[in-house]
Amino acid sequence: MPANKVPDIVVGRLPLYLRALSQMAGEGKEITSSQELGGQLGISSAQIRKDLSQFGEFGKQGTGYNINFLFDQLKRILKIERVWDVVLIGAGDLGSAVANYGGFLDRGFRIAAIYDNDPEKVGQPVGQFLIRSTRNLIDEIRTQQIKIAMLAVPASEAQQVSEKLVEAGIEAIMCYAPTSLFVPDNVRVEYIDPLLHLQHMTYYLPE
Amino acid sequence: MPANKVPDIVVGRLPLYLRALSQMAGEGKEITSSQELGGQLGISSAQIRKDLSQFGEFGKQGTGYNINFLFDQLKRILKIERVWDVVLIGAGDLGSAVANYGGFLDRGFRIAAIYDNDPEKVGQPVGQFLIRSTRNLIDEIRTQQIKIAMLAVPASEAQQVSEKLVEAGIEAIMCYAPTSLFVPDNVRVEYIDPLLHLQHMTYYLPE
DNA sequence: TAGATTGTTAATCGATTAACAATC
DNA sequence: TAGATTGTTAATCGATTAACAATC
Repeated sequence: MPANKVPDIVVGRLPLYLRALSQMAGEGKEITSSQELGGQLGISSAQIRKDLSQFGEFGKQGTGYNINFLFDQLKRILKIERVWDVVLIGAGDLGSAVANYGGFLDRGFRIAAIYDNDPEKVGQPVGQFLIRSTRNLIDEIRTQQIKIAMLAVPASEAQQVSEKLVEAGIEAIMCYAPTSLFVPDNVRVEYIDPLLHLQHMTYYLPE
Repeated sequence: MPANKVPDIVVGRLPLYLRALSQMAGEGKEITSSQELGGQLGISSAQIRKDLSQFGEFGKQGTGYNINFLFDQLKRILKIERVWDVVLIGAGDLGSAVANYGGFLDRGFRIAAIYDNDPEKVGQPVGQFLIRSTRNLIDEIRTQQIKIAMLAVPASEAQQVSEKLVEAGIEAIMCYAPTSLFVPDNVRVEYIDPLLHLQHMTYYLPE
């Protein structure tokens, strides 16, 4: 269905649409329009229609979009009708918070295991998990055919850990460490660094 | 110095440059080039030179950039030569992890207080803080003239809390809640939602 | 000096928006 | 039907890149 090659920036907006649709569905709404959806997200209605048109025709002229239908379609397009297993590397404060966060399953992801290289932590419980040693990480990930990892280790260790992950067959990495990773072309990395956002905003503050 | 109006997308890359420069400085390097910096970040050298040229001339032909000098200049441009006080709202798992994270001070931010509306939590310690009641939140923030807030409350409460923050004089909000906020034009919001990134990546995974 | 790299201009590329025929 | 909203095309806008004179 991806007509030819959909711009990455468009793909990146689909989860946002999904989130807004989910919120609307939760409020019991059944129909929405590109205008309403755009208003919700601060995006023009034209852009939403154009984005969606990359993947097919999901609306009805004069009416708009059926929320549940569009929701299901976007889930299919993003490949999250199914639930993906994810491994979490790093059981520090951040890793523990991530492990305890309950919101993943709802949105298509299940934490399958949490790893740490600190012998004192290995075997300890975090949320519903027991922290595993990184010793057998490669084998274990490969055996379970897990493709997604979340990296919550110090910046200084991130690169080396990412290389292990790639060796284990991981193809998508959510990197919480404030550093850039070098990985092969077939592996995608997304970064989360709140400091980057804070520093971006201070530019606009007075004084 | 911002010649006229610098594109927001350019401003957004400056913290990335800052981070890479900081890493280089940590390795004892003194000089870098747009090419090296770009290689580090996966950005073209032309773009880096163009971005920097929006703010002045920081390099030397034939030589490149003095790392410490450029670092200081970028901090000045982003207004983080000084340390900004930040309030943190929400003392759940995520809020606590944020409160315990030590990396803020290094990069220009100090958590001044942490708030929660749960009476059971108020008064309890988190990291080096005692959780404060949201009852006097508006007055306290206004008195201290704090301009930046991090929002780690459930999505369902985020909008209403953000309205209080705006009333308190907050002008920049880092929103961890998976929802869009409606705030006045003079208030900036940046969002962090790891699920959005995960859902973006699954699009590219096979199967 | 010769080699290297900046800052900047012009060209290219891509993304957003405006507008409207189609149609529910 | 009349009103509304889609899907899509063409126009606009903005961002990235290529190229090179200036110069350290």
